[in-house]
Amino acid sequence: MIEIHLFEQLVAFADSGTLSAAAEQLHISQPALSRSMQRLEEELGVKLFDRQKSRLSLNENGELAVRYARNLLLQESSMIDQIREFDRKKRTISVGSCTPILIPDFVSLLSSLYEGMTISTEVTGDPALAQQLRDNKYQLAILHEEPDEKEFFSLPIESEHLYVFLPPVHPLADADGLYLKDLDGQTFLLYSQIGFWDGLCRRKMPSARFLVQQEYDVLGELVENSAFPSFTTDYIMKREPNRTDRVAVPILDKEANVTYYCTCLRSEKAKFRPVFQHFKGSSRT
Amino acid sequence: MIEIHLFEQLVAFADSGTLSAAAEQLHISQPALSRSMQRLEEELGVKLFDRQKSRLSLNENGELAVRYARNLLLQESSMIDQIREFDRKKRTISVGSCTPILIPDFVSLLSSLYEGMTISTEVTGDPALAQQLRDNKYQLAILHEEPDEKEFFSLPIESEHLYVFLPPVHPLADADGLYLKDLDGQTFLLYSQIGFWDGLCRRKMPSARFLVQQEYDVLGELVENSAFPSFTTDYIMKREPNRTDRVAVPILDKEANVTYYCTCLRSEKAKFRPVFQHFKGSSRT
DNA sequence: TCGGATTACGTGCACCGTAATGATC
DNA sequence: GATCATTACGGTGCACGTAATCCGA
Repeated sequence: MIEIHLFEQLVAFADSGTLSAAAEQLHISQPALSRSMQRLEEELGVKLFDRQKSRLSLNENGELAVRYARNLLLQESSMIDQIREFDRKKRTISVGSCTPILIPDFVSLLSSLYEGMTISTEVTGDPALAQQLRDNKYQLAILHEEPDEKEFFSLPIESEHLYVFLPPVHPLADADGLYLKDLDGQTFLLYSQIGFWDGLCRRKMPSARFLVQQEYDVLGELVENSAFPSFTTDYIMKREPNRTDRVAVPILDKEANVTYYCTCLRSEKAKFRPVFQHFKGSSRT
Repeated sequence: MIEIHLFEQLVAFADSGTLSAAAEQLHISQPALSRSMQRLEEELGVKLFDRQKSRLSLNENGELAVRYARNLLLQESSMIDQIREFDRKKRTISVGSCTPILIPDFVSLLSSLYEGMTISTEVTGDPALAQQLRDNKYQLAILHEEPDEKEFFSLPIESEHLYVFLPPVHPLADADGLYLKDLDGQTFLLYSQIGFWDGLCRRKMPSARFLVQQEYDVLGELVENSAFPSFTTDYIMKREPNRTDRVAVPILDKEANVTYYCTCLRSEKAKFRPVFQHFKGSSRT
């Protein structure tokens, strides 16, 4: 058994070229390093260096040992990282969502149900979101379609309907309803983190232009102070009373009227029973 | 950076089940091990154990860490072995030979030419012997055929002719020469370590039976005191005067009259120049 | 009461740093 | 003289062992 710090010092020497430089890099004295390398040779029972009195250099054995040592050090640090990561994962619930809209409520729900756990969330437009449950990237997902594979368990938790948000002067502002294709070619203000909606808009309106805004508040100001059409939903309107004079016209495409499902691996259903219980209780309303 | 002896102790604990047993196995005191495991947890920043006052056991993190640790320990010890092996190989010349007969002389030649080096030899019937030069299993080979690949360098060093060694009463004892196929079906005494000869006999005499003897001296006694035919060669007869009344009948198959080649990788020709020089000098005789 | 884990405490020595020496350019 | 490695030497921190304590079967 040879302690790993000897190999670390060997690698430092290989990187630096001289004992003194390596010692400095390692924050130890030169004699200490010199003795360490002697000890390493002794414990291996193999000469690792050519000693030319005032110049120390690796011989063939040493070169080989350095290659192995680099590998071993990598191995160890990756091992440590993985153990820590494994532990961390047990203390966090990662949620992947196709929409940003439910995140705040969902996080506060999880926080209250799983005290002490860290909740980490990501919004993604990736249609393979369900697969990432299987890969353990997420433990919970919010999807806009119910996955049909038997390994998943899911429950509808909310629905949302898309509206185009038009200035009153807009030619289409007094329509009762519109299809996205009717809006193709126009220029829209859009929030950047909108998950699957982004793909939907670009697919249905291939000729439209989108002014994408990272900051939600800035987007609000732009909506207030410009004539570009934008989007909103019933869910948003319920929470944020409309401060503008814009008109919300419902979008009629069926893909724009979605039900969200809370999904997990069936094997983890028990762990998340409280979550599903919550939505079962509230879904009657 | 976590020292490897902590992982070693962790594995010992996993193997033993209790700290006291593990401490005994490791030849340290129980308190020392207890503190080591606390230190390991601290350095990892991860709890590895369930502590039930009087019983310590691995938790999920601990189980994972043990799996990784076993791997790391294996890695390290294999690394150390390989470095030592690499060093040893530089101090030894390994010779693979298709025949045992030249080994003693060849070894003493190498010993005198390469003072301080260890000479290791193996006799094999493997027809891929030349390939094992390429794989660095051997640095020198004695072959009964000259390899045609350009990467090898070889020099003829000796020739040998096979004789069947018959009791005078044997029906074929007064033949001037015999082919192996004429002997098929009979039962022979055979030495076990005869390299390529073994394959030759079995190929040419598929119906013959062979009484294989591990000990060379025992074989000699059996030859003296039994009527089973055996084999000898001119090379052997030159060195060991025949102490029996057996008759040596030459074998006429061309494969049974061989020239031996000393072979090495062309890239190592320089290293073995003294060897080839020796045989060039002596081949005129 | 015994076996096992942890805590307390004193100690030794392994390893460190400083200083000196040797060697090479 | 400057740089670099090794040897000498004295000091100290850290990990060890012994002993004590706590806890559970």
